[in-house]
Amino acid sequence: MSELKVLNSYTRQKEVFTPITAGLVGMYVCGPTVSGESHLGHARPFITFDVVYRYLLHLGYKVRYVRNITDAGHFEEEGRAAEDKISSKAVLEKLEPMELVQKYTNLFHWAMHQFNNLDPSIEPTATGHIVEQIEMIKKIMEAGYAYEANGSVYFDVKKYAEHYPYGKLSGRVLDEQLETSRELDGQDEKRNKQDFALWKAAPPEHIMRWASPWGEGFPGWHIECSAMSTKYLGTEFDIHGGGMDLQFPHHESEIAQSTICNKHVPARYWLHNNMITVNGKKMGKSYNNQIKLTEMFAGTHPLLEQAYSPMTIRFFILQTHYRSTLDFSNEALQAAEKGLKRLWEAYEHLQKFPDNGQATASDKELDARVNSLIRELDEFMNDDFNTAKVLANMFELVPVINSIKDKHIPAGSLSSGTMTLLKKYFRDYLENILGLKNETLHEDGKLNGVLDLLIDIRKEARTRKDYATSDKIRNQLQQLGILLKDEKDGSVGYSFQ
RNA sequence: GGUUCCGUGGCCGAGUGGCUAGGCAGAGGUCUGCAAAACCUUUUACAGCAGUUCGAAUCUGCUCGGAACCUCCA
Repeated sequence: MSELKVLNSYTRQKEVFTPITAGLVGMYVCGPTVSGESHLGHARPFITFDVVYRYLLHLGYKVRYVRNITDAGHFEEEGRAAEDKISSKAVLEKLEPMELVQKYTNLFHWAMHQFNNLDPSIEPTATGHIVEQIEMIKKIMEAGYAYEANGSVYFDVKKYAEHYPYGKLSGRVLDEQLETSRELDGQDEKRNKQDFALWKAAPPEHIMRWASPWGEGFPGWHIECSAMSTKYLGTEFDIHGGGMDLQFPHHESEIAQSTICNKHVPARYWLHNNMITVNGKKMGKSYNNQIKLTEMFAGTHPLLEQAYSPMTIRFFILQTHYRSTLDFSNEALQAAEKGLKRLWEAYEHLQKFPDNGQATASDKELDARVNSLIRELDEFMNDDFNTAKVLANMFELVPVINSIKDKHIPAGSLSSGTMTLLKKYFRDYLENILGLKNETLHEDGKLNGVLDLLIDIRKEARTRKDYATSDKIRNQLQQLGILLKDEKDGSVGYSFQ
């Protein structure tokens, strides 16, 4: 089997993945800012890196997957008064930041579970690591790469760039052009425009604040990831993931901070997923085109023609390579929904096939083709997690599975060994690696009993050629979302829509 | 303006020098009491121009169009 190769944003090259410690992988992925509801665009990195996580586990690595919750910074909720000093109920009426953070954290977790994402090993919060962040800032100041101004602390990017390759990750150079373009409005505490905040002094009305050596304030955005990744994964770890839009300035700043504190670029492999777009434009606040996940699941957004289930969205995302942009459209989502259904039904049929007991395949050519399609799955995953190609191969196997099911080709066409391998790979890939699952509920024994009865009555009607009755049963069930399927062997199957 | 990336058939989307991607949709057929599903067959491609090469969607240059980042951003 080939080795896992990943496209490392830091070197812009596809590299063989070799963990720092054999058998162990440390992976840090930038998590959500829980000041609002997640939208479709947010789903992409968490599904992408869930598959990375699952694949590493599948390869036998012990993985520590750390994904933070950003719950510090500016927080406010629309439609809610910040503070009412007059009201006697002031304590209850006023915005309690942790309440807000809890609400959106819960909602985020709910969405992640809907997507069947595995929980990270550690999910640290920024507010739970203020001490670590302050310590790190102190170290950077001691090293002479940060300065204080009016209770805020800034990282000295210009000085850093003189000694280290600032901009390597994001591919930008801190040249004179930037220098000259800086505009110093009198208020600016920064020495240079490109300096970024490590600590911000809290204005009186700011509700989130912590004591620090520089006065009351709150941490800068970038320092939390550096502090938490260092604490849980060490000064140098294997994989750092996140959206491409975080490459600059967020990840570039993380590199600068960790380089000063820990003498290391924090991670060896930097993986970035691309954006989800709407009509070619990135889904995000600035374009006012974001569709919340709750709206996706419920179909309640003007852009949506229908609701899309979590698995449809997951499949939709996995049908393209994670480094390509993915354009949202109803047509594409509907295509994904149908495609997933077809693939999943074939998978369910496959798992029910009995062992055919054929030591050798009766159709050697087909047997060889099936084997080759199966073995390519590992090659594709090893090639920078090419889930699009994995799914394409699986779709090529669908007609083979369905033909065996419908007895268009004999079960013995494939050898027993190939059949076993096919079952194993479909289960491994669909459920364990791609993380798909059955969304329809048919666990209700009573309902199944009723359906069996209806199917029985319909069967009798059909024998009598009483098609009015048989069609009535089928049509009315269909209206309820239950689809009857007359199989070739005379049996009747059903599926829930 | 700077940096980087992209432009594939009706839609979505793989593919980076020669070999059918795949899904959805369309057409024809098989099966079926009819239907659905399934199976078989099948139409429409590589933004434009020039170059390199025996050969380019794939490499080079130019043109046109679009995007991301440079400010919070998944």
